[in-house]
Amino acid sequence: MPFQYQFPRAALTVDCVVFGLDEVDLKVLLIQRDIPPFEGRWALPGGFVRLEETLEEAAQRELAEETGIRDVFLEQLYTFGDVHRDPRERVVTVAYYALVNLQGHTIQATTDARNAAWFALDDTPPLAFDHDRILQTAYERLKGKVRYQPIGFELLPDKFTLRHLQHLYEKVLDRELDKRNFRKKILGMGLLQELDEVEQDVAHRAARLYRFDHKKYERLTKQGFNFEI
Amino acid sequence: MPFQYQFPRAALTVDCVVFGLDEVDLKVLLIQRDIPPFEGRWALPGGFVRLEETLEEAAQRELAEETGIRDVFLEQLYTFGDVHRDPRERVVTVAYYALVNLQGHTIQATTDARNAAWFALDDTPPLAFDHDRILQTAYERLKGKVRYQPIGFELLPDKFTLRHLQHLYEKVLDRELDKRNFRKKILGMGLLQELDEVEQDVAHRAARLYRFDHKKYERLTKQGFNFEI
DNA sequence: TATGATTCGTGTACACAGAACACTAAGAGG
DNA sequence: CCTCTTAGTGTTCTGTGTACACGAATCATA
Repeated sequence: MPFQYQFPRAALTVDCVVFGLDEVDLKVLLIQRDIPPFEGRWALPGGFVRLEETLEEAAQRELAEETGIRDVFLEQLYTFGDVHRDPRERVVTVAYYALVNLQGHTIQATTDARNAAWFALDDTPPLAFDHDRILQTAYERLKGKVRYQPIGFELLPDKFTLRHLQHLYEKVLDRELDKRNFRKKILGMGLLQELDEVEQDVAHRAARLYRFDHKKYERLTKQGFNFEI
Repeated sequence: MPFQYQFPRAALTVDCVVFGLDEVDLKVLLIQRDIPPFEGRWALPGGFVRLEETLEEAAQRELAEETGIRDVFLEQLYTFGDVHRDPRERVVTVAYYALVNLQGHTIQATTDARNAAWFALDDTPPLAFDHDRILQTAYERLKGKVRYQPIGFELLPDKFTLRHLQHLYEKVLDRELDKRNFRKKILGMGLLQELDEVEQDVAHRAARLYRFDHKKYERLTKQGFNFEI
């Protein structure tokens, strides 16, 4: 036990709520714990913060170690510090949420995790610790933030159709949107590059592909532009 | 050195950005440090988290100990965990922001603080640690949040005039608002109780006093009502 | 008590954005 | 060539944000 301190210290962890989108559902990435406490239960990927890494680095590292997912869009969510949230001892966790394109990442369970899998948001098992609450908080944040920041594009591949984009917003906001109004609004912002390509392998008329213009968004934002859906 | 752990642990602190409003400015409460590091420099009130208290309890306790302010509106802001943000060792801090009515609280420096004082937001001295950044983050959060949550009322006394309220929003949002439009909007929400009282000791026609109806706000919020200015 | 200074409290007109709504065109597949 | 599915497109209406000015009330002072 080589590390000694004058006062007792809480342990510090990070946990990640990773959202992904497929053709059907908004999903969240969970791992099945391989060690106590809550052995066998599903939980958010996460783990202890090391002294030589920032909180975000810790989150990215744990995500890579436990699920194989790397270099994702990650944003701090909230810090959960209830006294008894971990049955072993005082553990404070800094929660992050991540958005990934489901096609672009293959997951693989590794360290400390028996298994890793995507779950539809409305079909998650009971989670370990206070992770249900963390997940709930993350979903609310996503819902709120997607409307005034173009973070949703992280959930899509680089090239996408307007139908995909609308589908994304419908899943995240959990309500239907009008096609014409949606297209008018999103195209009116001028942040989508219209490509000379259409989607492939569909059994009907193919839709045009678009790409989100990150650079233009950066430029406009500095000039006070406000993204809003 | 009685507290030993298998792995090294970061120290965990809380810091508070306390906003207050007077007739002229939006202000922030700072303390002057009485101990190294940054001895003599101004800083945000805050301190170490104890194992038996939640993060918010720690924030309220430190605030009371260092400035004498108690039982305020407090909300978590962000957790700052850069590796070298404290020159001594790794310290992760959970920052909170608080809103208080300047008339309602008298401040007094106590533990660890040589002095405590209010500073106009655009006239703060250079702060210790990364507290300038924390303050900046808190102000941006306040600006964003005040528009869609009625938290601003925490900055006012229980009874206030519409001019006070408008003045608050102008200071926080840092722009002028139209009097008639502001009144129309805020009264239209039906969240203000019109009192049978007017302000006292003014050298002109006295304005009517109002009170924010917290209960009605709670009720309406549950029914999906959205506050927005 | 008359006058001046200050703030209170109020309504309308215009521009713009959000919401509702349906049909033709294109392409795939048989 | 016929059918099926989705792509792509405009207009109208309604409500909300915004700009804007003046008479009434009250207090201080001469």
